[in-house]
Amino acid sequence: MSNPRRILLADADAYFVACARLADPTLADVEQLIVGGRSDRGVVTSASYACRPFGVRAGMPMAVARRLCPDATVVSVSREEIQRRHDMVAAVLQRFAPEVVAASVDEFYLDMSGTERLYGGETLAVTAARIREAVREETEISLSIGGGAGKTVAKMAASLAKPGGVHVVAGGEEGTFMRRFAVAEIPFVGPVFAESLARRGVRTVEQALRIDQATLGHWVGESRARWLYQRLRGVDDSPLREEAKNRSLGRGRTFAFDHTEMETLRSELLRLVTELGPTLRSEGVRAGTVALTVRDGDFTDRRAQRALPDAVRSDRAIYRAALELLSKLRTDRAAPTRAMTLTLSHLHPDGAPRQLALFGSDAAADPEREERLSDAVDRLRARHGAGAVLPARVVGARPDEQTSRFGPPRKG
DNA sequence: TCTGGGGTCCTAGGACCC
DNA sequence: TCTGGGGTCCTAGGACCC
Repeated sequence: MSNPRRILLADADAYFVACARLADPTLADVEQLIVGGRSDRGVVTSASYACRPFGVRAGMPMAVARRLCPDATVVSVSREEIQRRHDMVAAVLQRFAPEVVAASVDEFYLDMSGTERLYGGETLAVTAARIREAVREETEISLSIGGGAGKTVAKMAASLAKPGGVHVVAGGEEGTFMRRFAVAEIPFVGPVFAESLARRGVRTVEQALRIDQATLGHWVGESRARWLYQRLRGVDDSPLREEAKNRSLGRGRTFAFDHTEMETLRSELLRLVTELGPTLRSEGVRAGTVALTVRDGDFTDRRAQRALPDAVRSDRAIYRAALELLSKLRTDRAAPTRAMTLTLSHLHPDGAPRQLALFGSDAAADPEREERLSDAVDRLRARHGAGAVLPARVVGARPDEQTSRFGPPRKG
């Protein structure tokens, strides 16, 4: 048998709150700090530890958080700041581990297998503590680090280490370690899965260990049973880096009010296109499929998608396809719209040969000309700021934003 | 309490092909 | 005329993650 793997999960403590304080030093002494969206209809992205005794948690509706913790200061953080700090942390981690994989914006898996000699035989916990200290010194971000033979155990160990600690599960102890948890605490066991087990009286790992795999298979299906059976015993051979099969890019927005006017929805859709199109092009890909999801006022999510005969990359081509989807969704059900998300998938490298449609779906459209136009707009924005060029309909729909949109171009 | 925004993966039915 | 099984693609919906 080969040596067990040595996996660490480094998880940033209240990451968005930390970024908010670093971006705005006046927040450094504000103990009760909540990061969330600007909208009153948003949720908590991250809450400082001082807010947590009040019951404030990530994902909680902002209205509830304000009621629980009325003295808290609520701020938002730019995506750029979040990404910048993420890159800084990653750079430090890469000095310590041969393989570092970002699992999300505030979590990194490190494969420390085979580094025993490199670290002079010190324990994994000691190495983890040194990594924690180096990241704190160089980036001012506090990590909690969990360790073990697989990703699941490492992640659950990190939850015990929080905030700002290290917890490493010794090789061979994984099974014992798991026995202290509820099944719902295992990553990827969500509320629905947990409830289907709870209905059979199984809530804790201890209880689940008494169920044989065939019975679990009857309850939740064979593949999930096999998966759970292993996780319950601390067994997890999954590789650090899982190949994403169908990558996608999306942009969405929850509106301040539910919208019923098609004209308003069209201009909101155009806004999403003008945000998403540049991202698509900067990634150097085309999209083969366009999907639109609307959330109705009653919280019903409905989705329409279309595979395109030619993969697209211009704003106009994306907008044309998305508008058809919007019309379809509105025809199916004319309910007020609370939120809208535009998603592009089946992404191909831009250089890949395009399928040439024998019969163009729109005789008036000239794809190449439209792509050159989008490229030109991207260049203008890069030079003069994101607000420099906006479609007329978007500007017209938001008179309150016109002054800032049309302010003097930044020197650059 | 009243529910964000960014994603990935899975399932299931229907169309279509061999 | 009535019948098969497998494979792939598309679409829609949903679970789950941070």
